[in-house]
Amino acid sequence: MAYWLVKSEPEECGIEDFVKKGREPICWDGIRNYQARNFLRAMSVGDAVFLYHSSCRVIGIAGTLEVTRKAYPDPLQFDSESRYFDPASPHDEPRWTAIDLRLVRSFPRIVERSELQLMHSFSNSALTRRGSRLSVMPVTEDQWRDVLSLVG
DNA sequence: GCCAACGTTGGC
DNA sequence: GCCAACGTTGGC
Repeated sequence: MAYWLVKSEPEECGIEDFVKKGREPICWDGIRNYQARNFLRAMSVGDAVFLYHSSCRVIGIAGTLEVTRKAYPDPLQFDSESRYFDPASPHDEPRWTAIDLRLVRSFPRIVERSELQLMHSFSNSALTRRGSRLSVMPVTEDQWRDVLSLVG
């Protein structure tokens, strides 16, 4: 089992959306960056995922999710009505990937970015590095444990 | 709202 | 294939 982190704006799809769904999965689509896509493709069913809230008032990790379906073609790339439509994506070899995620745990509080920045395990991380825009990334066991230790 | 950091695009 | 221009992400 591997550990990952995905970023999202909470108004777009945040921890509350997962809470509302209960144990039902949500399709994680709209990723349009090759490095992030490649990480999606490396995920396996059962992998554990931090949900990180970005571009909002309280920035940080809001809870944990679980991969319930491995990489499949992102349907939005073929939807001409979608902002994620990609007319250049070949139907026989779709460029963009989605996965399904469901809620495991909503933390009692957000583990804030300022706290992550103080952790040794997050120094040099693509998450805390200034200017980094990667929205899907692997998480080390140390990072996983350090975050969980703050929320019990 | 500002702007740094990147990724992508397109002219050459 | 280079690189300037441009657009977007996302913290501050």
